[in-house]
Amino acid sequence: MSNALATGDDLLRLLAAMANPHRLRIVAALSRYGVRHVSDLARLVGISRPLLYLHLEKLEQAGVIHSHLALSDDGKALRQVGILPFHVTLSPDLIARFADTLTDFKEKKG
Amino acid sequence: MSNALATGDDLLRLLAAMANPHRLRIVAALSRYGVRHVSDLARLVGISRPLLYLHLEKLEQAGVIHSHLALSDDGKALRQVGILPFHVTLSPDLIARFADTLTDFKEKKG
DNA sequence: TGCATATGTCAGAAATACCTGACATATGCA
DNA sequence: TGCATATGTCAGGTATTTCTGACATATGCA
Repeated sequence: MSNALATGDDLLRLLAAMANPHRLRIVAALSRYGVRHVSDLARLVGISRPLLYLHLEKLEQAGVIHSHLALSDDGKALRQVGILPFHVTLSPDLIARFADTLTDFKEKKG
Repeated sequence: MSNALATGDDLLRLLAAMANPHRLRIVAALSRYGVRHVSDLARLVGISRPLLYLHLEKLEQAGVIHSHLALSDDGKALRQVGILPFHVTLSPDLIARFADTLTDFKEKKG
């Protein structure tokens, strides 16, 4: 593994964040083209903004991306989003090591 | 990566198979204790058999486990299930390389 | 002022995923 | 024969996730 995965819940959150075609495309796009603002990214990936927001939220909670507001040259507020590099070697062994610290119990929000 | 992941859909299927606490525990249990038959595994992981079947189906479709019927010493039919070792290094780069071969389009069953 | 661009949030619908309880069948053993 | 163990499948319900359309607000520019 690598990226500060402390508990089984962290691993699960990462896996769940990745288990969706739109989110894989979002990560792929950011990986290839670097930082992009929300509307730009929505066009790049081909989905609506509201939907993109939903997916960005999950990616952010999993620690896969990061975002912040910034002013563009022409004075518009842009939410810039970029990747937070990660590197996890998925294997039965890794999973065995993290399974014990799996909380479960349906408690979502934080 | 490693395990014969050919397309983005394969990657997505693997990630989706892992994105569930029960399934992580199933993989962990099989990784630790080796081959187990269904009823045994259900007790080990602490879930009902019908539910276990559902999860095993997803794991099998993702190529993470394998199973077959075998006779026990006392003549009972047992479905033995075991892990098919895998080893995938998840990273933005890997995802960028697989994102193009993502089918999506809601077509499930095979 | 009117149009284009951007952010951010909702309610409610549609689609999936997840789970339980019940049922049917088969073997070994007391 | 009756009990325990095992496999395998279903209908039906609940819970989550995913997605759309509408709204409100702000800036720059013609």
